[in-house]
Amino acid sequence: MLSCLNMDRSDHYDHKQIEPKWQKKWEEGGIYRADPKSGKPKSYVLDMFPYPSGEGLHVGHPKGYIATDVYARHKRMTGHEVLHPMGWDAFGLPAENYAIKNKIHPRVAVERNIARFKDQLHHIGFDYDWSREINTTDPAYYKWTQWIFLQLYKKGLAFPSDEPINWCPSCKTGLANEDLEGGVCERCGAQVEKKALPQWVLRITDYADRLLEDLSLLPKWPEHIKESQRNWIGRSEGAEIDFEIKDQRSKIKVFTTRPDTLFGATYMVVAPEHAIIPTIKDHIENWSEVIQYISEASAKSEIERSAEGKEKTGVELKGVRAINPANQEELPIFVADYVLGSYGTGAIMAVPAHDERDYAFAVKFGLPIKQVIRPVFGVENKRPDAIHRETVNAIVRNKKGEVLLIHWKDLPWITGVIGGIEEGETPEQAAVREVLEETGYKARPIYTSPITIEAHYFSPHKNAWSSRINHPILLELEDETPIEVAESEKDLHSVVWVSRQEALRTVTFDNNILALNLVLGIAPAYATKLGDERQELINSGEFSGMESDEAKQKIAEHVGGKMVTRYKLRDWVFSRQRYWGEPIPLIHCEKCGVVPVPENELPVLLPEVESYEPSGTGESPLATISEWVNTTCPSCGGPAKRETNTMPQWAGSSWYYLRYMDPQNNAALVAPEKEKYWAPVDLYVGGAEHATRHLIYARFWHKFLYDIGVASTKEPFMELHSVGLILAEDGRKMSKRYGNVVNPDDIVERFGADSLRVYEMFMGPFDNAIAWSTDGLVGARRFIERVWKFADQGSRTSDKLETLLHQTIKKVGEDIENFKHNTAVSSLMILLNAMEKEGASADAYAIFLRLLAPLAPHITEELWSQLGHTTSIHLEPWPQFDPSKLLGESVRIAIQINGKTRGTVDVARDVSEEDLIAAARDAVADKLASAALARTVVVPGRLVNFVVAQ
RNA sequence: GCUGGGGUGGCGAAAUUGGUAGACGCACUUGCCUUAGGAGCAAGCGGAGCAAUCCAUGGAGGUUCAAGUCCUCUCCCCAGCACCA
Repeated sequence: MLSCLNMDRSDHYDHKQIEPKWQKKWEEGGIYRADPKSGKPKSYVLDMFPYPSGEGLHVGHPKGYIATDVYARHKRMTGHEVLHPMGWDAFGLPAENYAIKNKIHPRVAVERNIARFKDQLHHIGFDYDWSREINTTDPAYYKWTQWIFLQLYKKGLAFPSDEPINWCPSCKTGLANEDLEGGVCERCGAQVEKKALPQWVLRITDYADRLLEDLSLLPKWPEHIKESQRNWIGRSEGAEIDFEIKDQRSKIKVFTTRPDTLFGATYMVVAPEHAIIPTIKDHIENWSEVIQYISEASAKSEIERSAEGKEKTGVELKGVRAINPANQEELPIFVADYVLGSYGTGAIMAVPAHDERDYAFAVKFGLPIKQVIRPVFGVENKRPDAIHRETVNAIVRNKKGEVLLIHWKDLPWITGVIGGIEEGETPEQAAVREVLEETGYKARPIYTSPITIEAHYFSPHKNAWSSRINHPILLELEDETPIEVAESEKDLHSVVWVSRQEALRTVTFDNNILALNLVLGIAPAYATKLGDERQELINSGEFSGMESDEAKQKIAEHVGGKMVTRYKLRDWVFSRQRYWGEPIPLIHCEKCGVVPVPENELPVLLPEVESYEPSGTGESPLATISEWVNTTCPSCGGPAKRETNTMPQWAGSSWYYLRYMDPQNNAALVAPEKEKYWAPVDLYVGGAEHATRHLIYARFWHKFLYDIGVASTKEPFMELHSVGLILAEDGRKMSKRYGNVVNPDDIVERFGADSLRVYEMFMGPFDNAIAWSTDGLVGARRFIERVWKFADQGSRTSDKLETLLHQTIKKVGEDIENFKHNTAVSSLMILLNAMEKEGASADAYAIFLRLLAPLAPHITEELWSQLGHTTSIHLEPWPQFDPSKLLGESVRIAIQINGKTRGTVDVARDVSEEDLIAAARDAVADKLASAALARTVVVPGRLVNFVVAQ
């Protein structure tokens, strides 16, 4: 394979000899050591540190590392003191499961894996400051992880809980919400169960608002990551309102974002796990039915629930009734699993007229639907002299799903069939009659919207102001052929059948569009605002007539409710019943209760243990080591036991970026002056899968550390990029399972590190997922080879090349800053192509090498030394471009006729407009000859457009 | 369903933010050099056409001298969330 590339000939770039040589020299010279005392502006460039898994790296892993390496090298060349460290996130389930599977101690496995990873990284030529290497499993490191936990504990942010938590029966440990993916364990895919276990939980919800609001401090984060976090935090504002249970002292508290619809509540629902149910057991007449429903619901997995779609189920609690606090009406109470125990208060007031889910449930169980919000259109046209009428908006649908519309002859209106309801008529009867009269079609009513619409407008055909309450009704065509309609009706309008989409597009008035939506939409319940209509309360006692937004707080207050903010974010379940994690530094004393381990006794070392496999009983393997568990109470000196749970994987990674600033400090997590110099992380790069896990946890811990004065910035990571996957050549994910993994060691061996680096940066936009291509890699190797062979450096650099050179300096610098490495590489290729064609001066060549240096550090270092330099190219200043040389002497102008390019002309950049037009006209004279010139558009430096009459 | 991001050659993609669409690279074609070549060199390479020219940035309209870029509608793909009251 590529035998010629591997041949030991001096006219080829011999990466096997050159690359290790420089890697060694860089390390020996310590040229990438970060020095906070240099006096330079700092740049902290960080990669998400890896779990040193047993699989080793595949070519996808280094992509992000290469990008930060290029960025860091460029920063160094532009005069920054760069901190670019690397370390190991070595605690946690993946490392432990690997160790169990391969029957070796996790510590041994981790050490071995780290050595392997480090070796692999080393060969790619990264500029890490290895003197700052950290390892989360190092006692000197996890001492501080434990220290942070103690501070959280002391501030009341770590608390014990017995609440049922997510339990993975395969990993045999409790999990946080963030560790789930669609109801299954994110690690192993096993179905997660609920299990009541004593847990340590971190009060991350106390920080929910700040985590949400401070996203606005992060303009350089990708929008989708911020959006994921907003979704995850899931803030919603509403009211908590108590509903009394009739003839009993107990109450049900509900959470609602729509307290304005309280008068429309026609029943209540509690979640199957709601605590009220057992307490009112004696009053429930159908207890056996209820208990059966509850047990069925709890047996259902989340997946089963979602597989059932939105089909609502539930059982009424017969014999008990709630009182609507707004109007004292009695309401039935249901237990139904469409209400979640884990959100809000686990109970709702159901307002079927204005909530889709409640609507679906009410329809299924035949519960009343009561409108309390009415959309009012044309409020400004409300007049005392208006003719008030109740009307129908009849929407007729045929078998094809088309809708019958009316085109008015004397008015620019397109509407459904509209007409008044006569004395003694139901809306449905009126709809049938109006359809027949106006269109001759016979249709039967199939759906009447529970929502009526109010509209105020001037009717030109009646020359009067109208005020109408409109009932939207859907009818189904009974007979395809219409009967003859009266002449008077024919004069007024014509009818047409159109698709539903066409109807929504062409209907003239917003109130009619809303009517269409109400009867044809997937959501019959009226929920959202369509345009500028007023949402007005009706059927709501003294609040009737008030606008919805205003009524929210008023009604909540009126019934003694309070406005609250709720989050989807749950507190962080922090205990793991596994061996390979940081011991939680707490002691349980019978006399004193929970006592924190004194800070001067940290770290609490993870003991050696014979069996580190999980017990599965809900107890950590540490519980079996009595000599470790049994200790004395630091407070009273009496016998006590250590906490045996360990911390989750995310603990060590929630603050590691701070430790790199001061990795050996044994007296403090980080020395304040060092933290002040380096913080915050300027650039952070890693996988998008961490959007709602690591990146939320780390922001939470950071904010806490900010509050206790350890961190000086509100946010830890100022700029974030997520790296796109490299797929296998077959387009699938790289996986041992498919046997399609490409190992970077092989690539470095065969093609060299610089080829790998240039290729991965050139593949495409950084965050795109792109398939690996060995052909593409060969292309990068060809480029490196051409750099090696480029010889013609003695020539004079032409003006044209000089312009290109300065453009390239500008472009490459900007592209690296903006993480557009693909176009940086491409512009370097363009420059090399031009230099090969025209020859270049030694100065131009030296500039080219420096521009390429961050991307291809080895070959540029070698060529730099061959030019006679004795210092590293990576410590050279970045080339400066001369703005006056960015534009060439001559420019190519496009000549267009009616906007279509018909030719080009090269002219001096400072050519006068007349001369330019003249030159352009000459160039396309034949095509202009017969045409009448109407106008000439000149865009300086770009084009001349002759507009001709045709 | 909601939210966010996208649809440009055979492929990965560029496009100075409204101004020569497809830069750069891969693949492919032809020729040269070679015992050979996943090497090198030269040329070509969106589609149709001998050509002039016409058609092309998911689709349909619109604004403009000029639209991949702006507006309106619509279809499709990816990601996150998903009965969140």
